[in-house]
Amino acid sequence: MKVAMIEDDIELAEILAEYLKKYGIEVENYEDPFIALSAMHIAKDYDALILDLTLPGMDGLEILKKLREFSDIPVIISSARSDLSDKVIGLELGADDYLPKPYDPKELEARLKAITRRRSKPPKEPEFTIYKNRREIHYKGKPLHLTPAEFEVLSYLIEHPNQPIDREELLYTCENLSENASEKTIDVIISRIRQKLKEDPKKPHYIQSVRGVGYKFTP
Amino acid sequence: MKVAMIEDDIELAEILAEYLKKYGIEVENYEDPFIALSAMHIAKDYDALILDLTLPGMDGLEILKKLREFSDIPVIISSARSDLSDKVIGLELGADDYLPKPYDPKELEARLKAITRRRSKPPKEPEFTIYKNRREIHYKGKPLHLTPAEFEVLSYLIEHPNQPIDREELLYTCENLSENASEKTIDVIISRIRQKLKEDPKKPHYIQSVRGVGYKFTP
DNA sequence: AAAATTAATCAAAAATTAATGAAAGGTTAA
DNA sequence: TTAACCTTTCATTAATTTTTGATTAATTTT
Repeated sequence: MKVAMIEDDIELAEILAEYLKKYGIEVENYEDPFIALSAMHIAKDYDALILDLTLPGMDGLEILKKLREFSDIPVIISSARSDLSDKVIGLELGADDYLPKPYDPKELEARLKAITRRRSKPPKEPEFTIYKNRREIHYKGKPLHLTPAEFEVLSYLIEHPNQPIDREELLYTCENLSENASEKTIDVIISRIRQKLKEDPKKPHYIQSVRGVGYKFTP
Repeated sequence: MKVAMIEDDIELAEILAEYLKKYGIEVENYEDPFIALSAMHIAKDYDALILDLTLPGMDGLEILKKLREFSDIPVIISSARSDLSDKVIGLELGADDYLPKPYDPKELEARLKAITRRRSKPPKEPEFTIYKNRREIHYKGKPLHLTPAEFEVLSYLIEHPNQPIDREELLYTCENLSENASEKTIDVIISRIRQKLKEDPKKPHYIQSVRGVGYKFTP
């Protein structure tokens, strides 16, 4: 297991790293939260992040907020402030646990294990909901801001899951696409939907391209 | 302040009730969670709910889940299990705070106050009130000076919130609009309503245009 | 490994749709 | 009837969306 840590107290960081290493947990500490953030952007193989709230110069909660814009990695907040509101806000922003300082490294280890165990479960709710009458599609509870053509294309794909739909079919089905438009049009629209879903085009999760045919939606 | 409590330890419940009473907090305990649930259905004047997780026969988290189907009353979970996952799940399901047992009644009081204070932030008053008989619509307490057609259009939109209404529908519904008038008429009327609401047409708050369809009212 | 095919994406043109001012045509009430 | 007000159309501008074309990247076939 590989874990990132944002902690400005280098001494503490080293003690923890030492300790967790014995239990097969590899810790990489970042003193500078911004460097940490960009590292999280690139290296996507951390299993969790331990975040110190009482950072100098920047609010740890801000870091968390920024992080959540692109990642849903498990986060354990650790803090000397045992302030209630921080705790609640932290959890609201998407932290997974809260650990008041000072704490026993053993405690941290237990929580790390607990969290990654929980993560491995598939706690799945319907991620996409189509509101036909509202012309809206909600993704993870939030509405996507789709243009009419995007809405129609995505709806059609979602309604035919796991089935590759060819471009021609989409051109004919979608009212907002002209039937004699080039099939490249579809590619562009798919690209934009993926952007709005924040999909990684190299390894898209929901909209797969089916070479020679078109696209398919995999829930 | 009036608070509901679901707690099977009657003695503890009574101690708490006694204590909180001194601070002007009236507590009503329900031993049976199901009776509590139906009470919450009927009496909607509780300011918060204190929920014991370690209930016999039923999981407190289930109660919370059921409760959340019809109410968003603030909930404080209290539990002897200081189990991590319960805490996280509880907060995910929409609890507002978590209080491990045993605790000082004072602590409970503080959290109750904190939560109801936080909750009281969005004091949602209906910003629009339609007086059908007077043919008036009040916005933030003040009457808008609307023409008959404007009144009908805005009323219809308000009465179908979050639903895009197409121009044709508005033409047919509104008595003061001729059915064979051009659909552009609607645009003009919307424009004037927005002006009277002092909406920023670039980013309207209440009347959104839904491209290709019409307009929708978002409260 | 090179060639050929297909896909992703950017930027920009073309097309569509919306916002709004101005004014014509109606309606209503004094 | 006139005046005041309202609805409707028209014209123009602005904004957004669809479509295309070009470029680069990825994948498959040769």
